[in-house]
Amino acid sequence: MSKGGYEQFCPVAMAAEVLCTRWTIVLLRELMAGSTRFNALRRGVPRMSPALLSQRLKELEAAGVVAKSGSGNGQAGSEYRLTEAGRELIPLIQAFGFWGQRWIDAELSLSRLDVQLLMWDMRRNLDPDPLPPRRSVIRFRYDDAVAAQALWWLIVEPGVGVDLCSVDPGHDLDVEVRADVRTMTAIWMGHETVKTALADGRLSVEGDRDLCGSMQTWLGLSPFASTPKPALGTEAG
Amino acid sequence: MSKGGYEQFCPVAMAAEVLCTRWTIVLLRELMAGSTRFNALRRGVPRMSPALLSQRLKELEAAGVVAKSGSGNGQAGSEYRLTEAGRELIPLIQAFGFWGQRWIDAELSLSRLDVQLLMWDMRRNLDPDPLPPRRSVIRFRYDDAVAAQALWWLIVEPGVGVDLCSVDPGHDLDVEVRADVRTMTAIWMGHETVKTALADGRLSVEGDRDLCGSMQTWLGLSPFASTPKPALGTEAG
DNA sequence: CCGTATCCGGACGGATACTG
DNA sequence: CAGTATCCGTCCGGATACGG
Repeated sequence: MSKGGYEQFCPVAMAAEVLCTRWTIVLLRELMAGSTRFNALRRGVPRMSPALLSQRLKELEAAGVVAKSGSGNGQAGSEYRLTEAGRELIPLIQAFGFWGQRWIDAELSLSRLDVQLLMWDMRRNLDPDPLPPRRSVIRFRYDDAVAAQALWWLIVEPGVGVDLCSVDPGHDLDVEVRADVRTMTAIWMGHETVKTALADGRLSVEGDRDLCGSMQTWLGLSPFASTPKPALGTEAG
Repeated sequence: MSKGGYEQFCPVAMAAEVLCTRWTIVLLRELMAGSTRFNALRRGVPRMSPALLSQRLKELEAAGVVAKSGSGNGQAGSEYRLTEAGRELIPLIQAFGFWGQRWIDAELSLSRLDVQLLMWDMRRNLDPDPLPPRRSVIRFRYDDAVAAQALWWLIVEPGVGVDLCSVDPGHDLDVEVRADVRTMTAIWMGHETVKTALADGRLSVEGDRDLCGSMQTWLGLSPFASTPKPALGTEAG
């Protein structure tokens, strides 16, 4: 095949030519989640090499899915955003997520643990509404993570947003959450609940009474957490 | 990366790991279109090597998307069908098609001409209802195709189905359609109509008056032909 | 007819280091 | 911060040949 195409006029094949190259779908998910800068995208796709990221962004730009802004002469400050065509891919990416949540074995997902991605996602989806109308500081401690990734602070400033630090920001703590990475990821993905994890001691939450009690509420889950699982008794996998 | 995975627990990434390897989406489209045998699948994905097709089918089987039937000891007569999980991918594949039809430049699609795929698709989507309640034989002649792919017969037997031959089946003709591959593909994809192609002479239809007149009706178009194109004036691609 | 195995060359992708 | 350059391994495509 000359140059990676499928040589089929069928629109499915044409679209797959653009979208089904390595990392592209994951990169689009990251763009949809709101990252626009090169290094922000790298955080969301940490195992993708910068060379390939650069190449994919150019390809998506050429395909009309992404638009680059801000690079007059230098390239400082340039941002990548979805075009109209790119925004119309949102339901498609969501379809990947729903299908994956529904049909990929939870054990398989939980063999791909990554604290950094987890915390970044939690930052994005945390719901400040159940929190008190003042700054709240929540520390996560992962005893099974490497030292540099064991402690994380989520700082919620009402009306401002949510900040994530992996170094002590120096504020007083309202809550400390303690778990292993797997348990916290399982909760985040909706495979179990705060309650069940507390019950058998794999999770502990200490500090402000109200915040501890409402953790399942303010902890926003993955956008796919509520996807129904298939009924039992379907064909074997 | 060890072995092609993305190492992300995110269900989008997990699903992309299964679905976004080379040829996989196109193969799934073919399975959805109803092909079940190895060589039938090869016809629909002609540029995929048999080794890779075999490998992908095994991967999809392992992922629970496809089930193989009929291979007790030998492998003769085995068939591949979508499982429940596979059938739930149908909307996702359709989303690829709709997006491709809407956002991929028609000229780009029309640079991927393939008479064989075109005729096979036409066979699948032809609508016998507007045809008379007897056998109809329609011959397509493509003057710009290589000799072996210049002549095609569609034989419609009411109540039985539609047959496609590239050698003369020996029946009397009801209609002969004559065009270049590009024109016929453009019509099939909904980028132009029988009427416009007839008007400037790139298409000619001769034979039975009624059948000639109703060609746009009995010629079923691509499932994506009716997808609306984006309004003018959106961002550049 | 229905696949599987192998070999080879080329394109793609990963890791690392480096520059404006 | 925003990418490039380089090196090297792996995957893919094409051809061919072989077994059920």
